[in-house]
Amino acid sequence: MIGDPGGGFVSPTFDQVIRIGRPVTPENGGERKPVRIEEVARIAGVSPITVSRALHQPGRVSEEKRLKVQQAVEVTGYASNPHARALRSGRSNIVAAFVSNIVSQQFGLAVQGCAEVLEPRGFQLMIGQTSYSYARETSMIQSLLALRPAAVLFTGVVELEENRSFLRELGVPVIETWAFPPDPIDMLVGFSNTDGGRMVAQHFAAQGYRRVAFIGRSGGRGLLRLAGFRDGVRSAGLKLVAELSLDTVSGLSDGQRALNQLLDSHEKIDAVFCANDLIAMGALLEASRRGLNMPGDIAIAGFGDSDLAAEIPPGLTTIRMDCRQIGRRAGEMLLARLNGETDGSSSETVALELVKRGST
Amino acid sequence: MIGDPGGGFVSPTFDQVIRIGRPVTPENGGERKPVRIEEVARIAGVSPITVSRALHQPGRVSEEKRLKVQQAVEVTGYASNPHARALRSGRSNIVAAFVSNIVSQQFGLAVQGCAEVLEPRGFQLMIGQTSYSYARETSMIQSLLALRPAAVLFTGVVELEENRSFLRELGVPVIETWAFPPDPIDMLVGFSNTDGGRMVAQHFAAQGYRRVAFIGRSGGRGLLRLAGFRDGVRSAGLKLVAELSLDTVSGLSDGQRALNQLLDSHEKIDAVFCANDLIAMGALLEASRRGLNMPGDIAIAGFGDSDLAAEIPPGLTTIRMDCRQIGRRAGEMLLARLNGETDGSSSETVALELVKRGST
DNA sequence: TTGTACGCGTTATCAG
DNA sequence: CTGATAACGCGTACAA
Repeated sequence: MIGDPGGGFVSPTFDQVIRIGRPVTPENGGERKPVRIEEVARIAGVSPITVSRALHQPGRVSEEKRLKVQQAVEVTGYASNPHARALRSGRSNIVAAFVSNIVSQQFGLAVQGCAEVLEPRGFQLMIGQTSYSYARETSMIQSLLALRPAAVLFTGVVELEENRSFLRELGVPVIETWAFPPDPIDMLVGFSNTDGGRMVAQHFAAQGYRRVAFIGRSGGRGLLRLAGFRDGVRSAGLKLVAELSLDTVSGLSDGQRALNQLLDSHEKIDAVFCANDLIAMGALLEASRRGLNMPGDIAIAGFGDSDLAAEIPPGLTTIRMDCRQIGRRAGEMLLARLNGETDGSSSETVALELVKRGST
Repeated sequence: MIGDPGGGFVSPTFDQVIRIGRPVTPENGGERKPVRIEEVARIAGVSPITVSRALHQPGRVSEEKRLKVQQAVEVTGYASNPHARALRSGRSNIVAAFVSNIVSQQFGLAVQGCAEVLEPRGFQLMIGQTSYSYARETSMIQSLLALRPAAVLFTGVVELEENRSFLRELGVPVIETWAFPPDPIDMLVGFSNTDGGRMVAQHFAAQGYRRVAFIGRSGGRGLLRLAGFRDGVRSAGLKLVAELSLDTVSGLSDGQRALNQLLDSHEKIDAVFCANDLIAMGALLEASRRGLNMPGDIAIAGFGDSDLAAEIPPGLTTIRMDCRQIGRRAGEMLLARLNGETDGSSSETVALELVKRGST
């Protein structure tokens, strides 16, 4: 931690109920004036600074005064003004979270997991949507960072080098997630797409399928998943009959078309690994339409465990990444750093899980 | 607007690039000290307060000084410290948004729409998840409100009377969405579930279906949709053959079971209105499984236009609520209020749209 | 362990 | 239209 020679960030911990101002009673005529530290101090019979310490550095205050302060806080419903704190200390209790798309279920879960960990410790997650746009990302970074966040979370990786170095110099804990960039800004929580592909191959082998195929996009994560799949196929001695590459995937129809193409041009395919669930569900629907039984005639596996993977008959076998867990771990790592328990950058992998359903 | 006799809230408008501190150059040795208003004032040859006014109340400053300030701002990359502003003015540029579940696509879209409108005007959306829990809602309200937000948005309606009156007395614009409570806290943007049901009935009539049925949950929004459906059925002279009520709806299987029950106990049903898309998709899958052609043998319509409604063959006819538009309108109404352009509470309805697909 | 003095960066107020 | 002054509420630094 920079700028804090005193031994790490003391996270705000409010055990009391946080309430702004006292309850409105007939006596104060509907006025809802925030309680200030001075009043708490008066009631507790101590100085304002002792109140501050009692709340944020309980160890530095005698038990006796600490209790008095606690009582006074409860009576008044005092909650410190976060802006005044941030102004004075140069750091707020806000954690800035950047997502490329708020509406994405996966990113949503990650944010949710992170909030679960951070909120009980008094931090507020401030979410900014970068909309898969460098310009937006840059501008969001600038305006959220004006709030002097205690830490910064990205669901994803910061791509623009300009932003990476800006964040590096900011002197605030930064955590990236999802992927594994060669040179992380600071901390990292991700999962291995390659591992996921490998797991599917192993599963196919364990189920006794021999002739397997792959359908996926021709770039990005899909390639990593394919790499792992190939590796697993080789180790298990399976036969990779075909690799079908799609330029874009925009709907179920892409998966449907791909499966048809695959089945029409290759004989006897036991199992197909689709690099994501959307493709897989399309393939699944098409297999049903062709009257194929799953997994008897053909087995299909996806990647991502999307919403409907469990719902769509006969249930799609898929790789689940625990997005909420990614968020939770990210939150925990940030907390550890903010409390000065860890130092330096660290990187972690969240395990994937193969969810077996009716399709294999 | 409370506490601002001077004529409404002046929204922060930063046309310049918001940058914190000047670029790091070898000369300043990696130090990234925030630029303060004083320095901008010195460079522009005016007083700090004039800089402040030039940025936030351009009308009150002479053109000449305004330009000088603008230049100085560009040179330094000045951006005001939001905490200092909030501390002094008692109001931040933060808009608190409460959602019951971040991961929900619909709420996500609403938040997205609202952010689209508010962010260009210099506001930051701070999202809090209430997790469908009163306790969480109360605690989130208290801690987000400590940030003295400029306004408050709810995707949904505040149910707890204690929180409603708290928000009412807060003196900050509040906007609720989605439903129409009898006694809104302040402003409101919603859509009419009843209208949606009516639209489906009219569509069924227009398509020539006569004998229709309803499947839905036995409470909440489902009932409103049923009410509208009944009304439309009556007006159009259709025959409502059956109303099937479900206690809970947790997966596609509920819809599948419901359709079976319906078809097994009633003869010749032309069309079924399912009160939400999950039920409808279950029914759709089951109809396919039974070998029924859609819409020839049976027509099915849903409500909500969820992700897969367009994808699932033959395409689900459904009622689309434009969630992003709800958010956008909410943002616009908040802005108008913050700028003092409107006064008093107002309430608005966002139109629904029937999306016709293969299932009808 | 406790308290005093001061400053964080900005804007409200009021006088010019 | 412009500027001087004070204050927003809290925490750091230092002294007791």
